[in-house]
Amino acid sequence: MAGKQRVEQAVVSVKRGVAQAESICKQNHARLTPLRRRVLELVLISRKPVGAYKLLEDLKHDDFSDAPPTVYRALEFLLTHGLVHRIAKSNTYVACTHPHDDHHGLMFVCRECGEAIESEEHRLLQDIGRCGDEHGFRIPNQIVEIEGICSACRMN
Amino acid sequence: MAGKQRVEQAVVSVKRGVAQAESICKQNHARLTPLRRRVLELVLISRKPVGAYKLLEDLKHDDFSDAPPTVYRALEFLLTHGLVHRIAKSNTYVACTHPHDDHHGLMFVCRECGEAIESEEHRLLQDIGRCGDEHGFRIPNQIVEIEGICSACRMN
DNA sequence: TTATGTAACGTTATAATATAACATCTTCAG
DNA sequence: CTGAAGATGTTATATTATAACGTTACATAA
Ligand SMILES: [Zn+2]
Ligand SMILES: [Zn+2]
Ligand SMILES: [Zn+2]
Ligand SMILES: [Zn+2]
Repeated sequence: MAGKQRVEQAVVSVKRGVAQAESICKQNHARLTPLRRRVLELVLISRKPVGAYKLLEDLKHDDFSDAPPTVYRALEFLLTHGLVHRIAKSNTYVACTHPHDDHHGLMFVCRECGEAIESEEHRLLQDIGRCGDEHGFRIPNQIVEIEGICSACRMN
Repeated sequence: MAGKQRVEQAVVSVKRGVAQAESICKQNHARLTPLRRRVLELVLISRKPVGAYKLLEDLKHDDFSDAPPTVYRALEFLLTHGLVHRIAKSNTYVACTHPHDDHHGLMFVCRECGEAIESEEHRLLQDIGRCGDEHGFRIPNQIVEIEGICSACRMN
């Protein structure tokens, strides 16, 4: 059954995401504590960018504090280490799909359903960097948010 | 004196911005009411992107209601007609520097001082559009927010 | 001109997102 | 062990934005 396979794939990708995070945190001498790991799992499990208070809801069912700082501190850690990205236009958080140093590119975000797809685009980001230079701006590597409409939503 | 000249230039640019807005609203059969005009002026006067509640503070000194919907409704109007842009990363609003139909490009935003510079970049935005196509995303014209550090702040 | 519908605005309340501040507990180097 | 730094718990509050409903101003047509 297709549903079961999708769930299994999801489980695998969550496992892989956590494993990558373990590795990165080790490199950075940072501690992926149970809380931080759990928040990362919840973000990985979510198929779309997810809000902080939604994550907090889920944390309640585990044994963590359900006060806002709990989730915001974990998210700050994950953001710092490049394990998740924040989508500013929707105040949501999404797991990074290629968590390694210095990665940069585009994040396409569907304005209808919220789906987000991350794409490394070195050439394009270089062009943006040059364009910034012309205005005296130094542009660090980053994930640039692009609003659009995904194919699924265009069908409707 | 340099200061006086700068102020005079600012006054001129506010006048020009309002004049452009008048023209655009006329074309669109939209009403640039005193409130909306005043909010636009306040955004134009501000040398940097400005928050909604800061605008609301300023509106108090005129004769308008000081409740949040006042400023948010005016901002929504101005956004709809392309007269201001919202900076998602800082929840601020800035006057558009080339308010005309279908314009698209980049908005460089300094992470230190908040300064924002808008730059039309048709070629670059076309490239982004093509990149979106490859992922099934349709990318409408828009101002893409880029985080950076301005030259002034790099001196510090 | 007055009637009438719509747009704009006033007002009150509340939602949604995020952080400050301080106490307690855990980890780890020395 | 012990002290310092890091992580979490807890309470309170800041910041940004919208819902809902009533009133006023404006356009347009009978
Ligand atoms: Zn990423
Ligand atoms: Zn979609
Ligand atoms: Zn613009
Ligand atoms: Zn700056």
